[in-house]
Amino acid sequence: MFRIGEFSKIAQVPASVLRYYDDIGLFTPIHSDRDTGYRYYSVEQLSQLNRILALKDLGLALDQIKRLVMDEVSPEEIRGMLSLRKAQIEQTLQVEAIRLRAVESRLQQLEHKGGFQDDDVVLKSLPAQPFLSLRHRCQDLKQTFTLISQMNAAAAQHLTAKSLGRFAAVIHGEFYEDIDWDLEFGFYLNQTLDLTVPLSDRMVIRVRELESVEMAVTAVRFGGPENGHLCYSAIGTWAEKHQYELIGPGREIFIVPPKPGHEAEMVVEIQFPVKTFMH
Amino acid sequence: MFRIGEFSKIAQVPASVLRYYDDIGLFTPIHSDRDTGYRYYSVEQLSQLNRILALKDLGLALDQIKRLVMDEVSPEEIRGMLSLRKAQIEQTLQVEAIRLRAVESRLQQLEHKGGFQDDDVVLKSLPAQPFLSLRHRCQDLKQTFTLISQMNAAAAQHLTAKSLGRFAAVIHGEFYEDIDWDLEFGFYLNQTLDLTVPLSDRMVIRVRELESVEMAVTAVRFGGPENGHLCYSAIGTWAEKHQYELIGPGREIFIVPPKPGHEAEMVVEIQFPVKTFMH
DNA sequence: CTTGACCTTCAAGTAGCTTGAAATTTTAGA
DNA sequence: TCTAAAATTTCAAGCTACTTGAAGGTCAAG
Repeated sequence: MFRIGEFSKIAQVPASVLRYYDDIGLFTPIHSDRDTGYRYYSVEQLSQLNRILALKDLGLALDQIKRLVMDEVSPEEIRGMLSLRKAQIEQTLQVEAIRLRAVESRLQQLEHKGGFQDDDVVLKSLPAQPFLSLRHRCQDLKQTFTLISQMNAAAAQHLTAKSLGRFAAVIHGEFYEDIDWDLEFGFYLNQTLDLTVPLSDRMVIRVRELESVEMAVTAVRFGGPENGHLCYSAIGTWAEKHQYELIGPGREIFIVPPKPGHEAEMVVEIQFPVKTFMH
Repeated sequence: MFRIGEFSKIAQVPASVLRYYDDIGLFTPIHSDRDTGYRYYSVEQLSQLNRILALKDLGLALDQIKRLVMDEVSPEEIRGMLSLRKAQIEQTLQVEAIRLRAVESRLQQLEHKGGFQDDDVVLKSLPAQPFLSLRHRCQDLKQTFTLISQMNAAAAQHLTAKSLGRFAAVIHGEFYEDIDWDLEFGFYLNQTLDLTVPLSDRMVIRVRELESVEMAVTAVRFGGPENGHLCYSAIGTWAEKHQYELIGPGREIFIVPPKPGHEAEMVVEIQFPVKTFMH
């Protein structure tokens, strides 16, 4: 029989941890003196503790370990736990590998230019969204802004402000095209609803579900699309440096929508779906 | 200007997080209403927040980020932070990779045998230790036990019980030798001290520093060395399965030392230095 | 019997949030 | 203008796996 100090030295586990394990009922001493409260451990308990430590090494949580060593747990359940844990570890490995690349690229950037750059480019995931939209080929900027005004008017007529979310655009064409864009404009909706609004004889606004995106590179642009090339190139550069591959179509979310005559004050978040680049 | 709810939607950050960042002074709204306490954020703050999120993505702690974005931090210091972070990530990657192998091997074990095994084998690191010891070739068990008794007597004479730690042996020969072991017996010491104790004309006990070991596979054996083969083979099997390479010499720590006539009740922790196997 | 090592319990702190309660403010609709 | 709903506020507690410290009791050696 050992007192806690000696047992902790043998097992290489701090006494405070042994006390904690006792508190949570994971590993209790073989004997506790009623009067003094002193804990006494036996050598046989070493292997019990070792079993616990081995499971902890796998990264299992203490309450899981408790179930494993205290209760009778079926092999299927154990396999379930371990498979889950395996998936988690693989996930962690991926995330950390990406993180490492990011840190390395920052360090390199620091070597070359001595300061921070491209901090405004951020990776996000985008949920699926009901989207009240119209797809149309636009020839020039003015026509585009007119269309946006029309849609605003039509939406205000047919829907309460309540259900209307943010205004957004999906850029279906390749983004290096300079004119004749294939654009889809519309409003994010707060609820799904079935609705079609005719705008003209050939253009109809309808609801569809905008797909969710697992990973998207995003950046914020201040001002109209004429400032946009900077922003797009920032995204492209970032993606290349961090080894992501752009897999369009990109989106623009209007955070401050353009008002006629004040288009320069608009603010847009540009979002570009990506996947990790496999070489 | 946005209220917290809308800003949180734009930035894809929960409002609770924005409040928390405000609390800790990492990211405060551009304006807080004196009367109502309402927080108001501007679009320009989006990029400030994005900068913070980018740094968080690198895995930096919030107080580090705070320093980076609030204070003027020199590029050298930034480099220091990032290098440190890089090392940490690399460490994590290693640990998680090992963990993954361990979980996989458990799963495999489960497939083959349907239950848990070898839980009593544990990986530890061993600190350096002052060691009062004698190295000697032992021909058989009886001679060995006699030597141990002699050393106990000699130690009791020359040292207080206070400074004497656990009794231990280092196995210098290859561990598959069946006889004529090259053994080093001695006591762990609680302080370093300079001391030599003559035991006979050719045998002298002296203090030396027992090296620290980064990783050692350990197991507990109950009973004398005649039970030992089981234990050693458990360690060997474990190491092979988990892809570690044994890099002797092994050690035996006497947790319950052998008493003359009761050698079967002894308890020993076997420790074997290892390194990760490079194929 | 004293001294110092060892042990006890209890409380608080760690990081980065989340959840919930109770109170207030704003907004939409009638 | 009034009311109900939605949004926001602050404050407190909870999460994991411990660590640290205070105040006080226990044990062994000299």
